[in-house]
Amino acid sequence: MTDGKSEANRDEQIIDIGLAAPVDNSRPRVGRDSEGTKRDILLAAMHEFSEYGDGGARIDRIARRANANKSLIYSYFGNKEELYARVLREAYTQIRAGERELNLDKLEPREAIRALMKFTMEHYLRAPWFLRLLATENLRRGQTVRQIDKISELQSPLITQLKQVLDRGVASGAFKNDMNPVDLYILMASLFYFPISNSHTLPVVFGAQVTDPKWREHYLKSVQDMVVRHLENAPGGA
Amino acid sequence: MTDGKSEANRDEQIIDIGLAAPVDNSRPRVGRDSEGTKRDILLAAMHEFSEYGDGGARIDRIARRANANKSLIYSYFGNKEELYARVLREAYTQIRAGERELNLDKLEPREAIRALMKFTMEHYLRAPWFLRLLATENLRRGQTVRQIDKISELQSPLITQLKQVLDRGVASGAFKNDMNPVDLYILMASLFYFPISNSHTLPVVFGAQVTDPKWREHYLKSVQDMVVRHLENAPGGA
Amino acid sequence: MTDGKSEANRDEQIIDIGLAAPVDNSRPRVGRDSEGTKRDILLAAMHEFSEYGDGGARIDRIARRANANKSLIYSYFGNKEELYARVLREAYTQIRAGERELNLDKLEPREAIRALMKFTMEHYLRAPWFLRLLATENLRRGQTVRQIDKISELQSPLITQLKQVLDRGVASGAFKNDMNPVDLYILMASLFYFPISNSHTLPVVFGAQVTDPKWREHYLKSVQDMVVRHLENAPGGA
Amino acid sequence: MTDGKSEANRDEQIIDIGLAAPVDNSRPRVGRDSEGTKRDILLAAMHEFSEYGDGGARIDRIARRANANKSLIYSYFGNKEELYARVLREAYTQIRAGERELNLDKLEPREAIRALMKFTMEHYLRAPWFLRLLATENLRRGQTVRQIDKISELQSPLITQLKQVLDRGVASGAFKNDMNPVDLYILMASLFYFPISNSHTLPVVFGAQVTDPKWREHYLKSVQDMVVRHLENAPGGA
DNA sequence: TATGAATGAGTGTTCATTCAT
DNA sequence: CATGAATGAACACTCATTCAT
Repeated sequence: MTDGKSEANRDEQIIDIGLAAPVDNSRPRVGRDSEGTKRDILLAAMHEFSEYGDGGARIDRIARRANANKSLIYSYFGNKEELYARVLREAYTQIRAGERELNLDKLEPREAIRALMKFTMEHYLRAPWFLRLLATENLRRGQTVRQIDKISELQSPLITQLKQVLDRGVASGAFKNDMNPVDLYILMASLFYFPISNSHTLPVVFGAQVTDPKWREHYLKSVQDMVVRHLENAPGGA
Repeated sequence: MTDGKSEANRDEQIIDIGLAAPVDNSRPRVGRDSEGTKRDILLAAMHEFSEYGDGGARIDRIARRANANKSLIYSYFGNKEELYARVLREAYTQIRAGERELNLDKLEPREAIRALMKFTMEHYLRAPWFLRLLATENLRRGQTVRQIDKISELQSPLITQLKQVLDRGVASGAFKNDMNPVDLYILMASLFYFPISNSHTLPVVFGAQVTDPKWREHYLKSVQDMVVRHLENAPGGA
Repeated sequence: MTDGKSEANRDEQIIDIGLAAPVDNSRPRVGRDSEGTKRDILLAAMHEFSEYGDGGARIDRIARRANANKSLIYSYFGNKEELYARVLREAYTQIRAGERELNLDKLEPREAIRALMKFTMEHYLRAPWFLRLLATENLRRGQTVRQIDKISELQSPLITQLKQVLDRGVASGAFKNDMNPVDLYILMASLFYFPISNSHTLPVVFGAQVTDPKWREHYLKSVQDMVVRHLENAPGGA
Repeated sequence: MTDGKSEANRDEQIIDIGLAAPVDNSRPRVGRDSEGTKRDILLAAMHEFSEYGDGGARIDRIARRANANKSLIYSYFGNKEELYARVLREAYTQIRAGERELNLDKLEPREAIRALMKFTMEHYLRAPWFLRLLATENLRRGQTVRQIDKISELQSPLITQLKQVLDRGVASGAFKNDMNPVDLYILMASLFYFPISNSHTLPVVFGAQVTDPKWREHYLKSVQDMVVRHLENAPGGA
């Protein structure tokens, strides 16, 4: 449990962070490419912090994975804390960028909600590292996210789209429940965050099949129905 | 970000773990009371692991808080890893014990569901340390929970009660959705786990008011309605 | 000039710090003797800081010389800075203790002054490490000495004795110059501090024989005369 | 106490080293001016070594202050050690140059001595950086000064002038003490070196007012009298 | 001539763990 | 049963120095 020991032994499964140019250790970067090096370090750091949390992350490992010299990390990013902050900001930026590509304008409101939920679930499955980073930062009590400049400005595009969908739904009479989009976002996120981020304990403790694609499909359908119906009904409603 | 520094500076807010006999530092335990000492250490360890996660937890602090000698921890619990395992098992045990006290037999099924949901939310609010422990263990990829003996045997009493409620509901015709109780548990847990365990990032990133009691009350009511209605309707239903 | 390199190569000449129990590496301290270990560390640290100054001092070397584990230094003294502070305080304490043993009561004032000056010179020759520590602390701009608790309380006993001698001299009519004892102390210290603490540069730059005992004897006699005469004459005097 | 930290935080008070062409950071040197760059580096290095001593000096800071590239320092000066040697030689050169401007031929010997002493004190006050460099080099046990080529050739002009003054004094019968000029130089230097170079510890430890201009004036007068009288009297003399 | 990227050997410090009493 | 001393392997971070352009 000493950080350096047991944690170093964890099999370092490769997580595809899904960036354009993931670190490629096979052929070493051609020396003097400061931007490239910086990028590699950041990628490696995202990996490391996602894998091990803030306390467990090792600068050494980041350097090795980034194929860079440890000191370079310091000259580029200052220190571990600041590197972590960069990682966190980058994570939010990327996640939001992914959400931006949704095109829900053309869909009927009910269908749009269903699509959004599907997207959210798949999103979480594709980016477990983001969930891990979130968990880490909340264990840190939000110490860092609070200091990130203009973090709220990159507010989820999901929310913007959500608002449009809700507005259309209300206008068309499809939705009677005039939820605010942030609350709807929380609702949707909740439904997938728990089973996915607890996918290591739930099966053991409850025998829940949360990692089984079949279960997921069923679960998705079920909560889609639930949420859509929730929107169709007036709150507290008769 | 060195564990010892920044983490040591976190104000150590007192978390009432809600155990029978909290550590009493005022007068030092009188020598030979091995069971008492052991208990104190365990309590202190629950505190520590909840506060700082596995990597951030410090044996020194546990010893100090338990008013015990560091070496005792080793003679009683083996090493940090095993102590963490004991903490995790104890945490589950206690949480389940808490859930056992619910008495829903007399309530009408719909009301019972509402009560269960209220209980779940309050439970999480009362035991943030448990959520933190869960997050920690999932960051560890369930490494430890898997090794805990008979962990699934102390399955959530919530589930048992859930099953009874669901059965009664279906029998009475109130519920048409024949959900399995584990899935219902996951649904309910999900709805509260996310906003509570992310209560440090959500306000910063989305300006969400998840920590505001008013918001919580409103949120609870809303999702209670949603879930009850979900149970009243046949799945996929017309 | 990298601290660790060239400085490590300096021949580590043994400086007798003149304490009761100097570090004895020949037979290792018998384990569990915390006071002994602490003392050894302090001695080794005095050595190290005198030799290399604050920046050049190495905790590693201190540990090795003290026959102790590096971590112990931290558990006993906190950190390098605090260890340095302890060294500085200890140095002053010891120097003052040495000065306390002078017995000048019985000497005729003029003779007492001569004796004091001889003592001062020999003192500096015997404790070059103290001069080095002084130089170090002044290079640090007194950063640490200022923070040492009650440092001025262990004011030089020399000054007390100086005052008595001066008073007797004035009373007997031997001295007409009513100097204040601190100024006299500074005068005496000055006359020996410079040639001794610059004994490495003066010979090279001026060919001065400051390290030659003969020269010292001559110099001592000369400045003794000078100072005594200075005291015999009224200031600014005719 | 890590060099980089605490030492970096010292407020970097500007010391006027009194050179002809101080570093001008305002407009960057235009490329090809090797002599200018070299000079700037040397100046910055004098500054740095005086401020922080040999161990505390940082090549990075020197480069920044000189508005030069770090690698240039190496191509011009070899390494830190050699740069330090150049700094030391330069320091001696400049100090001696300063001393050369004294014109004492016209003064009566007694007055000349008084003037020399005043000059010496003021010299030290004006060039504390030189005292710091001296202290540094002596802490290094003269390692470097010994290797500087022809260092003794630029012997203090003070000594030359001292010799003339002494000769005139003896010739005129004003002085009976036939001191050799180096010893007299040491005597004079001593009287000011100690109170000035220990100006950070003396006030704290003895409450001495060595930094008070009033005290200095008084001290100067007192030791001027003392030294002049010393020269007027035959040594050991009756 | 000049630059900025890159390196590697330290250096202070922490912490889980074991030893001796 | 209990204690406090002692250990050693990391770890974050620094800095003189070299390399490639």
